Amino acid sequence: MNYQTPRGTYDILPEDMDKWHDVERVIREETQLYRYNEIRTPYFESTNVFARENDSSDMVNKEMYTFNMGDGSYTLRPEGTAGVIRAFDQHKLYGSMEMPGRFYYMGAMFRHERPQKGRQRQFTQFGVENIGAKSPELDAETIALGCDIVKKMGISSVKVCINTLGDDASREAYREALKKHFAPHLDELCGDCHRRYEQNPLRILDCKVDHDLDCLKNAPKLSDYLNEESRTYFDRVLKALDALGIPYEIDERLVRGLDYYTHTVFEVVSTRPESGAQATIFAGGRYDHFVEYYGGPEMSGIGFAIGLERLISLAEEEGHNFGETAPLDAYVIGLGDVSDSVLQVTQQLRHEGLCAEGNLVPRSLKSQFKSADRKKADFIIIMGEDEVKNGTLNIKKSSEKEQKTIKQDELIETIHAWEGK
RNA sequence: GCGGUUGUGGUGAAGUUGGUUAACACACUGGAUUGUGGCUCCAGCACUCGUGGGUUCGAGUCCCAUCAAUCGCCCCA
Repeated sequence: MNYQTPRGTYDILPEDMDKWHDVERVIREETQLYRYNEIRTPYFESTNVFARENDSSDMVNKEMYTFNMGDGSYTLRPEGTAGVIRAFDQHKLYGSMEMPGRFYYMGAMFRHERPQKGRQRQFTQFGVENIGAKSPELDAETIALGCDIVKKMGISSVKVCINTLGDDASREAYREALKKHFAPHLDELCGDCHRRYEQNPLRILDCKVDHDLDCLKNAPKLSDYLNEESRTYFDRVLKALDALGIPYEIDERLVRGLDYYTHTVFEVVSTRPESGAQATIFAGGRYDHFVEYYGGPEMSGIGFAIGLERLISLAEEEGHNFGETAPLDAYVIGLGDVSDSVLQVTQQLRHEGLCAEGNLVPRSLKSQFKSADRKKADFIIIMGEDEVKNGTLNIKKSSEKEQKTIKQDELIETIHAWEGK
């Protein structure tokens, strides 16, 4: 019999926990600076929260963990935005808080994909949503937050790619132009693109299969179909990024995988070759109709999500120094039948705010010293049956040879005096 | 969903055209030193080679299946 984690899932073992605590710390600090509020939504929702009509994305159509429990169909969340907007509408937060509502979330997401580097079936995302305000400067600020977090993790080899999808009128005009353009070339396109042609012709543009086709190269450009309002909006986003000193690249083919985006879309990618096929660090965009979709008022929002596994792995590649668990202040060695006294002394240290561990099982002196070394204990305290009888103990600093025999109640002051020396 | 590569102890790994007792190193445990660590020396540590079948007198080595990891495609964070 063989037990193991399901495919695409993994255990985060204690030895890797410093990295997670570090990235979580950075995220909480940064979101505090920007004054975002954490929101926690369920790990599963009614399937219809995610399975939106007319959505062409693979994530929604073939990668969801969906199950039936008699009273309905439920789905493990594949992304964070839908749940946040659903909660925003369900609790009518638009009526009780100042707009934009600024939310962040952090937790597991689930997608049934073939795992590879930077892609698991259960993975962790941090994301933010600004709901109920439409401002190009807010778009820029949102991107800036993501960039700040990436930078704080010591990741510098990044590129901000940005594009606009325009408003409904612009996109509709472009959509028609694209359909007209591709109609005579349909038989040159792949099967997926035939589906895209019907559901979301914009996505034909970032199809990787047919990238050499002439009909793709000379396809009409969205930028030619933007109306005045959409163009002005995008220009202001770019101007705000310039003002913040955030370099970017306009990528006209960037259309994003979720169908709900309007206006600004962006993707921040790693430029390191080792990051492989999963180079996207964070990505997101503006959505004009999501809030009303779930029953709320007409409100626009913008957000992004970061894959934390990718963030950590890139931080490692760039040599980021993750904080480490502090070494032990003291290790208490016991010889003979003195475990109760060892425990008492260890507790005494802890209650004084010192990080301490004591040996509570019968082991040789040598192995106990080895434990103290391994745990990088600053002080080593040795007590045997004689010391317990006399109310004394032996203490030495790991780095020094000198050992002192002191009264048990002098322990704390001895340590402080020795450290101050 | 498709294609490539890989799978030997706690870890890194040797393992010749299939041939008897699965190298070596690190780590770990014990001892030399029965109450003083970091060095050294000695000893111990894989009834078995991801799992299940098959071929063979004989399989870690060959074949099939399966699981997993990894890389690429698709997709995405």
